[in-house]
Amino acid sequence: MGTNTDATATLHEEVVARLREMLIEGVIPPGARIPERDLCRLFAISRTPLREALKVLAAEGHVELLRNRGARVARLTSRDLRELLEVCAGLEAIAGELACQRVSDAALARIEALHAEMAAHHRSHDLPRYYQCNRQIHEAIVRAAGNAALAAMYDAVNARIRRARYLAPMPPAHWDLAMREHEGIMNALVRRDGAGLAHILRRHLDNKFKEIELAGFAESEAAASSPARRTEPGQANGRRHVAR
Amino acid sequence: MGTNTDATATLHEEVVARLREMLIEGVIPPGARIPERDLCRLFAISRTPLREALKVLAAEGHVELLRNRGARVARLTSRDLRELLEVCAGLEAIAGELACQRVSDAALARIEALHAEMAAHHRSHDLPRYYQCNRQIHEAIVRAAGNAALAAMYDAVNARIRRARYLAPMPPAHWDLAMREHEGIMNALVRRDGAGLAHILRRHLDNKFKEIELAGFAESEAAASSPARRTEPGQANGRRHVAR
DNA sequence: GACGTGTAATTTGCATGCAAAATGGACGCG
DNA sequence: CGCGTCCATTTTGCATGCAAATTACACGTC
Repeated sequence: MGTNTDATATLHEEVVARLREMLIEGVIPPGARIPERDLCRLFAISRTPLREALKVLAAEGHVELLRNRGARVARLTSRDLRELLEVCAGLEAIAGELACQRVSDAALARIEALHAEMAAHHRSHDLPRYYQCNRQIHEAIVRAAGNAALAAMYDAVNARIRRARYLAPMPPAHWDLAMREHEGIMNALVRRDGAGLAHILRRHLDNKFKEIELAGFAESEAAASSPARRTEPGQANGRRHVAR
Repeated sequence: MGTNTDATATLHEEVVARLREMLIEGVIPPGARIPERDLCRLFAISRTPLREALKVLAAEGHVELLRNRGARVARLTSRDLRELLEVCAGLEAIAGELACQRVSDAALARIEALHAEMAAHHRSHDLPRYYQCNRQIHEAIVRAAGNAALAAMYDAVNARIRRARYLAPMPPAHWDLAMREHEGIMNALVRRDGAGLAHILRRHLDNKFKEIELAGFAESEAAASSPARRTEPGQANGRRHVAR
């Protein structure tokens, strides 16, 4: 995302990368307050580069900055998830359209191979590996569009919804449907049917949202942000702050 | 973009807003180096909040940060323009699709009014006012999609291409075509033809790119970033740095 | 004059210090 | 017991200072 090609990063860049990974992976629970002091200790740096890193992560939507009240890990509400999946659908749709014009034979062959592998994981009911191939396919299509800005935005959006999208359990019926949709995706791509591919991708993601919604994914507590607290779902412990 | 509702901003927020506006409007020439010192004087603040602001603007793509070498105003290359217009097309397409499902009667009426006004400006060959309506229409469609994340990303992408998109001269033939496309856009929206609207919007922006390209818009100097310098196109003077 | 070299001045990256705002209780009142 | 107030503590926002990296430039060589 930066414009630097160098390998050795500055402190704030390092922290942006590491903290972003932690936030994406959910190491720090969504909604948790993250006092600068704690993060300074965690990364062993002073507040100056840390604050710079937080500003960047806030711009990316990973944390929320509350004036004079510090940062907290952004929560993915049901509404956020819908909105981001809709954005994702728009990006994948245009990517598919462009990919049909620009995909190289090598890239197409790789996508076909990934698709075959994914189908195998579907048949053997290996959801984690299925998701891994699935994600690689979607990302490969976006890369095949030959548009760096599009790819960067796609990655940024997906980072926010990654766990919801690629960790959610899928009932067999949905899984079968998703697999059939992917057959259609491959078909359209091979036939270079941009409009068709865009259409399928949009519907594919629409179904994905409905499925996650039905599975009851939600990082948000009660609508009000009052201190009334419940146990954090999907969280090993109820800590509110990063370990110090 | 921030999560704060308050009116009084902190220094770095204030600077982000003001500097962003300057960058979008091209007050500081693209490609210009912007030493922190100068900006500190300009805004009468210390380097700490200024640097935080620069990090945010870099994340938004308005400036480039060069490790140990400060910031410079991002330049919009022809490739950047193509990529961002393609992203924009994807976002507008999905927005159109969603808007067809969700647009309120009031919002639709406003868009129709804007369209009528724009058509009048087209007839009277008033390009600035035409562009003003044009932009409001596109933004209104995006707003009508009922998706805040989509709207925010749309605004961010458009900020980077605003001058190219809404200041470029248009030969009559292109202008007439654009106007006809807008008739189609209105038509599809009124008929709630999401797929059709998405299709027209994508083609509309594709044509827009071709048109700007033909007009020879480019903020980039010679491909190499060597110190060989020419006069900065579209710039009142050849300054390399912000006024001090 | 073109071009490399060494050094001074500038600029960046980061740590630290201080004032203002927010937080957390202790206390008093209804 | 619930609830508002006041004050000590913590936390944030910003300015400043210092070391490292970069830049500018004078000088010497070809």
